[in-house]
Amino acid sequence: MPDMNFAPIHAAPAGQPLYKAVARALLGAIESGQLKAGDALANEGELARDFGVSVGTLRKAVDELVAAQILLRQQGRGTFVATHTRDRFLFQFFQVQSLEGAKEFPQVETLDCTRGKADEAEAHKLGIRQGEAVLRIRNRLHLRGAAVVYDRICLPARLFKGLTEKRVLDRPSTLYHLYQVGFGVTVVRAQERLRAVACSREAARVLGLAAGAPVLQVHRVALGLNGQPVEYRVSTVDTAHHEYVSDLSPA
Amino acid sequence: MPDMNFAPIHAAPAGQPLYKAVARALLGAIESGQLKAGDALANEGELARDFGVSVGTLRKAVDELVAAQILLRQQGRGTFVATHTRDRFLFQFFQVQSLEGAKEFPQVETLDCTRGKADEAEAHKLGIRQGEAVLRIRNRLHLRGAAVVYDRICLPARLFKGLTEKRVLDRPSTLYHLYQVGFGVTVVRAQERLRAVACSREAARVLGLAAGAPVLQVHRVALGLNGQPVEYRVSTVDTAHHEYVSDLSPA
DNA sequence: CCCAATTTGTTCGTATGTATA
DNA sequence: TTATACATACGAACAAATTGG
Repeated sequence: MPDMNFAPIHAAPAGQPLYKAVARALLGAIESGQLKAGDALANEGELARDFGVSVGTLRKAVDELVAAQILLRQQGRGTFVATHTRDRFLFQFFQVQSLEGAKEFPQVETLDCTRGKADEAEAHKLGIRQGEAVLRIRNRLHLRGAAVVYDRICLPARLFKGLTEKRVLDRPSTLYHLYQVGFGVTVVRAQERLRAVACSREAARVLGLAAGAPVLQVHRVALGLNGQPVEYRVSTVDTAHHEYVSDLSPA
Repeated sequence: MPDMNFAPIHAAPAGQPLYKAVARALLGAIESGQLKAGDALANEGELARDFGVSVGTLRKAVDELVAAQILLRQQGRGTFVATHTRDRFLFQFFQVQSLEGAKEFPQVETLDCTRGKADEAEAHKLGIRQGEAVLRIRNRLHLRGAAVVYDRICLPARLFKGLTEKRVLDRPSTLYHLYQVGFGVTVVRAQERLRAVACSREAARVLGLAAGAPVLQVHRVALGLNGQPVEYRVSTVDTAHHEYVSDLSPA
């Protein structure tokens, strides 16, 4: 654990509660890289002294980040910056299951990885200017050997300096894990918009379908810790034998 | 506010924290109808005395039910049993928006309401026996005058004794609001499974589409307070000019 | 296997701030 | 203005889980 020093928060309480200010300070340490994924935080008593708040207030701040899955607490061990493991992303961001409902991890085949300039749609979704440098990745996902999903992914190059095709192809785990450990970009949530469309010739070729067959098209904008868009992804899903699963829980 | 009496919880702490026991006691009062939607709870100090716990513990119990949208707290006013208003359901359970992203409330047209026996799929989804009595409702939803969604709804008759076609047709608000105020059935979450399919002749007729056009098919199981299925609904969505919106947030 | 140290989890009680009626 | 109710903050004590000796 890196021995960090947090400044006391006398807090300009501009209507803002103290525990929220503490939470933002912790978040800032993570965003700026002073705390990396997997790092342990100092214990609650020490953190409370550093910030100059009570243990209860410190706990309430940590509660918020735990609820957002940014921190992870384990009784008897400590508090850690969440690591985006294979399983974590499987459950949070991969919604496709077989009709029988079995959760399977997809086998990912990266087709290519190129550089380009953002078109109008990409710029709008990513909140950048049209023509800004972007990286594009195309994936084909297999479940039980069958090609089911075709992904076209677009990343703002500014956030991923030094990302090469080799690093994408050689990644040991998911893309989101690579974003986090390689570039400090942590995806915490995503907004998806779904439509049923007739399959394009390009997608039909990649998935081995007849052009015009009904397929599910998913437009995803993935958001980072600060709520900024970090990825725009268009997925085409063959739902002949699979489904997209959504849980409508209280916000 | 009904003057309720909660028994002190000496709690068989079978590993279970006190605040969870308090939360379940409150939930029980709601499920059993002692507390109805919209009712105010006694203030925190009084509730804490009734339960024989500290205010902090009582607050932590209420925190859980507030997070689940079962209770609603308002500073300076009190704590209330959540009412499923038009707006509440709009945001939690109606996911269809126009391509431009405008949130609109749909105009609902109820086509018919009949009685029958559960087929195999309905029985499985609702967790009841095949052949058990069910109610079926068919709706057509319009957005800006255009027919966009066709719903086939199936309810276990056991949970909705006394539900007549007239009550369905004359409901002042949403179906879920009718479930709650009329039958004490509160929908708190739902699980949906989505596929892109070729439009059936039946759905094509209702929505005014060409049979075979790609449409989004949504299978929803709505769950009550205790997690039991209370409704099974198959929606067919014309996504030519609309989208299904999903937010992937940390669980 | 047990013991002790460490760390988070739960519970208590109190005081003060803020929104509402 | 006053009273009420929830929101925030403090500090203390004990319980439960983990780790290492």
